[in-house]
Amino acid sequence: MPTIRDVAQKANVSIATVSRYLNAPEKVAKKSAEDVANAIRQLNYKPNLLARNFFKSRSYAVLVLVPNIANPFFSRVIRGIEDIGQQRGYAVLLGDTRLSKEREAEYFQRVETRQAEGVIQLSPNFPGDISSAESKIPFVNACECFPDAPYPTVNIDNTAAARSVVEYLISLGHRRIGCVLGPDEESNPNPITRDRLVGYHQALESSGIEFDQQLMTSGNFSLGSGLEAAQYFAQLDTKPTAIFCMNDEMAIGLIQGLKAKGLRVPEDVSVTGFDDIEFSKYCDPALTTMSQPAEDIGRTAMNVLYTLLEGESTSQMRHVLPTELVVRESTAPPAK
Amino acid sequence: MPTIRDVAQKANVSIATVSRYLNAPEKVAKKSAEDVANAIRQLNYKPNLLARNFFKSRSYAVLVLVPNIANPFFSRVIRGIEDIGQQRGYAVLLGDTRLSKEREAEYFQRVETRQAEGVIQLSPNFPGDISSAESKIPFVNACECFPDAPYPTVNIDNTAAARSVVEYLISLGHRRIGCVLGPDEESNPNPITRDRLVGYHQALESSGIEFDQQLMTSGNFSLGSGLEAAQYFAQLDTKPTAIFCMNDEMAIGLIQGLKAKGLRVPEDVSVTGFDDIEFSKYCDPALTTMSQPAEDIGRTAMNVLYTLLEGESTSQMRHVLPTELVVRESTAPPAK
DNA sequence: GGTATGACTGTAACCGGTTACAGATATTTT
DNA sequence: AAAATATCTGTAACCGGTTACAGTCATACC
Repeated sequence: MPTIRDVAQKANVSIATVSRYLNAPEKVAKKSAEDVANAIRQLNYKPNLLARNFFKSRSYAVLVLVPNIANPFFSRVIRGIEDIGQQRGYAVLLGDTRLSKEREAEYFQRVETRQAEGVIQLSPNFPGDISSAESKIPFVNACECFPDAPYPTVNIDNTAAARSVVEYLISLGHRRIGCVLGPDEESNPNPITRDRLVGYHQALESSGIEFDQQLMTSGNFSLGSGLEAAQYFAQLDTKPTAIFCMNDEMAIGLIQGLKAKGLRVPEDVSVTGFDDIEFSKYCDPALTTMSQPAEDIGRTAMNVLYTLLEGESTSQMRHVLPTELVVRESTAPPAK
Repeated sequence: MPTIRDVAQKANVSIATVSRYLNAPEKVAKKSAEDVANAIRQLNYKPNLLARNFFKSRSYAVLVLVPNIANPFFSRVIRGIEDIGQQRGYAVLLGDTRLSKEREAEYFQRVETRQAEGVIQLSPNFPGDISSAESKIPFVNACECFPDAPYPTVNIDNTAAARSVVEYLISLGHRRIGCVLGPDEESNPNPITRDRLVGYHQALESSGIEFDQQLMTSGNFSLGSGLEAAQYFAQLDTKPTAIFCMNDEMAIGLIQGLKAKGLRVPEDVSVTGFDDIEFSKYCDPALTTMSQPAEDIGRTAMNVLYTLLEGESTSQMRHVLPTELVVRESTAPPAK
């Protein structure tokens, strides 16, 4: 592998000139530039970025922590991150945590050892020791964010969005509206489950509908947990006429489960999702859902991290992106 | 940020001893080890891997090139890659090429400049100049592989798998079997479309069924192109009684399209997919499909790349993983 | 007691870039 | 023509680790 010294020798200049040619060509004389260019071509020289990055003490890489890359919503967010990263010259290090704290911590090591300069976390928690680290490590939280997070966040207004979905169901005439929640344990609180639940409550309240705990059941955002939710609702004496699911996968699983139990969607029960993943348009019936700008969330997160890395402190702390209700076939007024 | 010299000073030893403590603790005396450990703890020292990797001229990172990370099949493959990478101490650099040669080439730069040590490519082509590079750069091709590739490949036997799907349809009694192909242009040949088409032909042939070009239509592996395929088949005078789709997304799109045209699946027409993505279990009717071990493909690819990087040359060139036909609700014998 | 051996340690070179600084040359100014 | 300035260049130090090599010291052995 040729080094900058080989190039310098071949071009009859010093290594400083070669380095300048690569980084600030306007500073080298025309003649030297030509000689260097020829030498580089002849030797097929590529600068060793391991060396450059070491000297500059920068890796030009960011770590993305995601609970599950196979989740279509997250993978779209990552697409957005990756797109801007590429534009800005930053590599994306993938960290699929599989919800394991240990894995998360292992990945986080990459930042502490300088292999990545910053982190975009798509889960709600801060890996490592937050008190010692929060000020030092460029960190952006996207998708699942607590409102009091001490670092920049990028997400949607989950409360308002959930509220508007439920208000839409109410406007169709529904009064008994079930809800399939996401996970939210004491030990592992989930901000999006909480915020969307608040929106659900607000919608009921503003229409004077009484809350009924019976109509609540929890899932874990997977297709399978939607299917299980269907079992729950099917055995209820007084069934809901509509069900608000906190993501699309659970809604799709729920629809399959309801149909298997002989319930028709939307004639017997309306179903709504959340996220607007691509498959929602292609399930049967096509899913009414709240669309999130997934790629934009990713792009914004990467842009925010970029300003953090470039040392600009003007960076805004809260970034809230717009959502849109997409009405399809899975919702209808309740049967008389 | 404390360096190894700070630690050495605080522990009253030389930097060599600190380095040895970190890399080969058995070589340092108990007393020194304790002193160093204390110093490291007090200073909260983390070795700068940028420096270590530079000296060793290794990045401990691999580049994964994927046409579209949002594709659920690919994202599962990446999960597998990532899992083994993590175990082996390699970071995964994500390269979402969006089928652009330019982006692919930009990413490939990361290898030439030493920011990644090897490449796992999930598309069929070799980025950059193959003739000059093929011998030098550790490269593994997974998923979409040409049989004569001059580098290790990891995939399934697409021909045999497709053949067995179509044979299954024939065994149900179908004789007019449509096919939704993947992309495959002269300028951009696609090995999996080709191989699966060969399997389709073989199945017909061994049952003495004549090939009918009318029953072929092309898609691009997306849900939307499945929907379009439905338009094509619906306007045919003599419709197929079964349709073999070269992936699940197209099959799911096709089913929606057929249902919209008033055709029942599987009563009027059976549909099969390929891949067994998670959603296939939850569409209506649940999809009969050929299951691929996506995560295993990823794991195997990463393991092969690992042996390449560790310099073991025993590495086998062709890795063919097993598939399994999963029969669900979307297939049935033809009407009367 | 002298020597051989083994366990441990420190010095300094090295990896391949970047860049501060000083020096050389050409150009402009007076 | 001399001085001032601008343009370009080269030398050498530096980044923070790793490691070859030589050296010190304690113990074992004859």
